Amino acid sequence: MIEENLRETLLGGQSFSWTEDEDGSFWAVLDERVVRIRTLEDAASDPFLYDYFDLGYDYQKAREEIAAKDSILREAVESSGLIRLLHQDHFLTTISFILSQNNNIKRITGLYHRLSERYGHEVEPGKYSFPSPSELASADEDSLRALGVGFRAPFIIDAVRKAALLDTIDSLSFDDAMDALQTIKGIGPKVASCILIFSYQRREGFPLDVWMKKVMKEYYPDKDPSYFHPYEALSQQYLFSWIRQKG
DNA sequence: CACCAGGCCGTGC
DNA sequence: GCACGGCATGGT
Repeated sequence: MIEENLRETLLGGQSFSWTEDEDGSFWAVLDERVVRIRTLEDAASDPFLYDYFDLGYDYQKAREEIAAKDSILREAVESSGLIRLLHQDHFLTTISFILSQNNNIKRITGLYHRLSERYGHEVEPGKYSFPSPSELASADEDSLRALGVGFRAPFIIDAVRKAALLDTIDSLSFDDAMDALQTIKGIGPKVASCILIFSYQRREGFPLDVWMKKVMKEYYPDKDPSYFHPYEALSQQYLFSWIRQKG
């Protein structure tokens, strides 16, 4: 059994909800409460967290099959512990990845928390939920820009306006879901695939950001995402983690 | 001062 | 269909 890499799962770019404390534990405001996690044993008996951490999926087996595919994937997999794909809230994930375009993980996390403090509500002293669509509907473009979201302000407003669309995605095929998400301004193929993986458990997504484009050009020049089937999303996450730590 | 960050939009061809 | 410049902000 490979050890869980909770830090990579929670802080490695698929969620911006989590903060690591000095003692190595993690906290986030999810499901109208402050969730504190040290190991996944803390999550197994909680129905919301069982689903959030996708505990019903065999990540050990998936990891072994990914590693067996080729030497690059083996190196990527072995450079990290076990990585999971989270099952996050649709709206929160959509706004998070709209924030992510042409941005870096540290600043995305800061914007996420500023949106929570400004438009969410306090669930414990000093701990704020991410705003619901109706809460964020009170934001206008100028106040969003004042928070620091920059040119993404009108994209956030469009996503709030079309938030009901997010409840229809589960019934669509992958390609139709990609198209539907891209009717929201500021969502292109990369952001759409991140939303489908990290909020809708669509494991065939393969986001190509600047890091993954480098991986594909350098190590898989004649391949496309279907090469990684049926582990496109998880393979991508291991390769993303690997190339970033390699620098 | 540059250049970059989990990209996308609008325009032009 | 593809190429290109512009875009807010903060870090290196």
